Amino acid sequence: MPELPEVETIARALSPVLTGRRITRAIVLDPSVLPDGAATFRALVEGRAVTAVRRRAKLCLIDLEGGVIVAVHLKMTGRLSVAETLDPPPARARVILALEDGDGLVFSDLRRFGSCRAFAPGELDTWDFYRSLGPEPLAIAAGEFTPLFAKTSRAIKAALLDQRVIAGIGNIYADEALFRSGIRPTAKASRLTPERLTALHAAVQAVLSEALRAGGSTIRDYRTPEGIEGAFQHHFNVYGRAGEPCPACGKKLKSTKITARTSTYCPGCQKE
DNA sequence: GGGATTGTTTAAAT
DNA sequence: GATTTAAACAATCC
Repeated sequence: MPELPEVETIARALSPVLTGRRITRAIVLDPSVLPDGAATFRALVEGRAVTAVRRRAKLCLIDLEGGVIVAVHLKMTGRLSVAETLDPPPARARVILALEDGDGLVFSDLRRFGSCRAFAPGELDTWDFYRSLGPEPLAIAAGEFTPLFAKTSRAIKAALLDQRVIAGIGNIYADEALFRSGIRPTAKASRLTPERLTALHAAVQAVLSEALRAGGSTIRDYRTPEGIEGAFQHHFNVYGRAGEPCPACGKKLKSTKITARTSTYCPGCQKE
């Protein structure tokens, strides 16, 4: 369930490993993760060297020479890793970018919800989904954050999860940030005072930074490219803890559904 | 074996 | 028409 901290951890780990190395060919083991088709993908990536690896929202972006960009979305169970032996291919590998020295960048995905797309120079910005992404939560000041929620009647939790409003936040960090700022996930976004939204901004940045320092959160599938688990799951206050006592006040944590997402909160600490 | 799990797209409703 | 919600989807685990 990689969200911003997990994808950022992956991109930071891959960048020094991949930058400067050339992709000799793309081995497509399962074309279903290539929505534009295997032939298109192959034609764009083969023969090009990696110039950078970075993150935008929950996408891992691999820049190739000549301006080609590979965008990987890991969705629930996708992983990126570098393998030294490609024969046999690693388990659940879907696409392998073979590098000139024999290593391979492996995109594996147990449930196959994830996808890889390659974009010709300049075309990433023509992708509707990419263009619709909201600002990066760690890059904006409180003054830019609060207006995002000023004129929407939706629950604040739904707005936080909407990638067009703000990018990179998923269920874990939305619940944790709302707990830290004392806001009930069902609270109507537009009714929150600027003070409470400022507190939410601080909580979002704090929880994302702390998770980043911990290498992300591993619920089940997430691993860094080195294959190690994140550690931030040990610091959850509310996520996945319904029925347990609130770490702050001891009241029993409750959960409810907001836009088909489980939201866990403390009925004592978090107010509408 | 039904429900839970994810983020995104698309359809429907308000 | 715009905003918001619901359903669908991918596949697997418990």
